[in-house]
Amino acid sequence: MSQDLPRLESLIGYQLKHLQSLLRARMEEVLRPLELSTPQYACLELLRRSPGASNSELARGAFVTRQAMNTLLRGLQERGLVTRPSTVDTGRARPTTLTPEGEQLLDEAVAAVAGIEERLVSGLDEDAQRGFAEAIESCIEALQD
Amino acid sequence: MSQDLPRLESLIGYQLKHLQSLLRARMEEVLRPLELSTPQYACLELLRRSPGASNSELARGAFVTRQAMNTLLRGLQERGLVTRPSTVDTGRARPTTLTPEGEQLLDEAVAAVAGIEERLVSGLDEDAQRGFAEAIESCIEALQD
DNA sequence: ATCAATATGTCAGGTTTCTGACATCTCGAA
DNA sequence: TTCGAGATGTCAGAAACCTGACATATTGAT
Repeated sequence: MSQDLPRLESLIGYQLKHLQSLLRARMEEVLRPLELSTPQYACLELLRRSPGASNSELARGAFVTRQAMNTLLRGLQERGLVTRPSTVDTGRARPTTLTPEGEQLLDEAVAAVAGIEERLVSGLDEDAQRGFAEAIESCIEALQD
Repeated sequence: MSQDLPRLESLIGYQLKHLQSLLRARMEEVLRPLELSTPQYACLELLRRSPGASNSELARGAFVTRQAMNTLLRGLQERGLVTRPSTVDTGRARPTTLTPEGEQLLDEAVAAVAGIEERLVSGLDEDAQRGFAEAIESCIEALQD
């Protein structure tokens, strides 16, 4: 029997979860005054980069289900932050777009969140940051499919 | 106006979320046959390393609220995987312990999950793995408090 | 010794997200 | 052309998790 258990803090998966938990908490702190949740913020960011994205595309980009993104989008729509045509000429996908209000709120959110990502990597020099990003990329690749 | 948006894939926070999402999915795949969720698995792992841990301690270790851990523990208790004394001599904390059945199931879970963590870092050599772990540690430190 | 601050367990209610299911639409192969 | 596979939007129900609240117990400062 191998009774030598590695310390929990040395397990990559555990530390990854720890870091994600902290990052989420910090983001929610600064987004709360704007009445935005982390997934909502992610959705707005996705929309600025991909105007006219469909519900399913946004769901994939935010790593949630279509159903979750659907309810999330309704909330943003009721607040006038995004718009979706009620009917569409072809297909089922309804392209979503940021409204001016949505863009403005996103700008505020970006400003609020900027400091966090900066703080996140504040202990790493430029080389280490690049190595970190490459390592994450490699892990994503390895777990795909 | 700075209209130069960095690619989403180059944002550390976004990639971190992506990786966490993939890791979670892979773990749930292999834990489903054992009828264990990822938080339940984490709870069992914590208990093996810290026998007699309280509900609150387990909650902190699994990065969920006390309330969530409480209901989670009840499920494990009903399945006979952990035990908690109904009364305790001092304090309110009820120390939780793995039952033999719990230990056995945990062994199976560890075996099932082992391959995933291995696969996760399969694209990194030993130096890169160490650097990766150190980078995560640094980021955790930077976001604390 | 006392009392405020802190930690713990737990109940209640609400929000978010998920799984399952179904109808609709596009597209490519037979 | 036709039809089956895949993608999309959406509804309904369930599961997981969170916030708020309260009682209880420990601890440390006064």
